[in-house]
Amino acid sequence: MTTTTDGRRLRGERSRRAILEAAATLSSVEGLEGLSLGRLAEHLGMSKSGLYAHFDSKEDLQLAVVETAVAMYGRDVMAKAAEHEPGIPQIVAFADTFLEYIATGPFPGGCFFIASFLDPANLRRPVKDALARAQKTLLDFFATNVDVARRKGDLPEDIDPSEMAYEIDAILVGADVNFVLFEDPVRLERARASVRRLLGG
Amino acid sequence: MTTTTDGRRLRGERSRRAILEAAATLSSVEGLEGLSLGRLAEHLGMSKSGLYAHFDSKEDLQLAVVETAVAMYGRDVMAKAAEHEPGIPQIVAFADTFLEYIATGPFPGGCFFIASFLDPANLRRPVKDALARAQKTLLDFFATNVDVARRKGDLPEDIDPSEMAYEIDAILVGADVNFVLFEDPVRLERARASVRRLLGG
DNA sequence: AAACCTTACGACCGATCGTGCTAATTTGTC
DNA sequence: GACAAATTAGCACGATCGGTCGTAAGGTTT
Repeated sequence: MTTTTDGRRLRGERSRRAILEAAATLSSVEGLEGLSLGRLAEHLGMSKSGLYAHFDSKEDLQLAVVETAVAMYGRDVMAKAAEHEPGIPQIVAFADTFLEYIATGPFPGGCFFIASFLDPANLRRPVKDALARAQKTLLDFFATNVDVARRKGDLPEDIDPSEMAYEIDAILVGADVNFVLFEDPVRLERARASVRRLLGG
Repeated sequence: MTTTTDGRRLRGERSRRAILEAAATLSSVEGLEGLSLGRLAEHLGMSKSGLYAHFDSKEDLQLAVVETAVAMYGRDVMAKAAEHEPGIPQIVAFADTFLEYIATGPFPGGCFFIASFLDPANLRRPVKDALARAQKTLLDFFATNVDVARRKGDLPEDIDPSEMAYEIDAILVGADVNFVLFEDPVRLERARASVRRLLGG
């Protein structure tokens, strides 16, 4: 992270960040590919070419948006989970925070990542790879914590951490999809219960 | 279903069906909103206006595509499940058939519905409603069979059918998303195991 | 203050978008 | 064989797409 005192670059940083957060927000609704430069610029109250000065291409913008979303989730969700002790508490905290984030966070269209995983932007290799990396990080986070819990004796000896990580993820993905589709918060409550049931015994 | 012997209409029916099946297939990759009339026409080897004569608007086409996908899943997946006895066998058969369908069926981009649930086409009310109806039908199918299994004594008395239906759905949704993202069939195997674990014991 | 760098703008490009309108062609009815 | 019905193609529209340009405004360096 190179810190600059150059006012021009600082201003650029700031507006670049504003562009990217708005783009991430809009993407959860209009899709990563469906978001157009024109509408994004209009939404920001700036010219299309002014916006475009920050990025080489649409794909470049998309990659930056994914990166931004990773940072947002890290700051808003992952950090909250990290406050709890490793193992089951950390997983449960993540799930609860995540589910609340879906409903009230900066992504009106539901989880940015889940929406993006199935977006046509995945036809672009670099975009798909960036998204896959993010998802792999999450699955590893779950698996590691499951393993910790297992060693602690909070989970049976014979479970497969990566298999259980996949099931935890599935509950959250299912919750997001159904919540977005039915616009019914009860789906999120159910997911909370399911996670606890899966980990609780 | 009005059967006609009019050759003109028959020809129309046939090409309309061809258009819709191709559109459903392409939609699973390019998205329901991202699919353009031009590319669809080109893929079919016909003119854009010739294709457009079958539909009043893009939204009208999208609605017909959803309807077509419902029919395809009914014919290819639901029918297979219906051959098994109600209860756990029917659920397991559905899951297995569905997971195989994802990998080898006519939808190269994974499950048409799951992709569509998060597609920007959902900004159109009628499209979203049609998709929600389809998903509700599936959840009811699961819940009904869970209830049958419960009455049979194959599942504990105290489970909530609609809650368990949601968990079965989540496993399948999670499998689809991860399979599409990682292009790894192992995800589908895991889902088969998860469904059995959830229903088994 | 001159030279330079960065941000942002307006104008514009070719391509494609969804969508009409008309004509031509095929098929069926009388 | 005349007429109607239905499918398909040709053509063109206004809008918007992603993207390129030249340029002015303002901050930085010397």
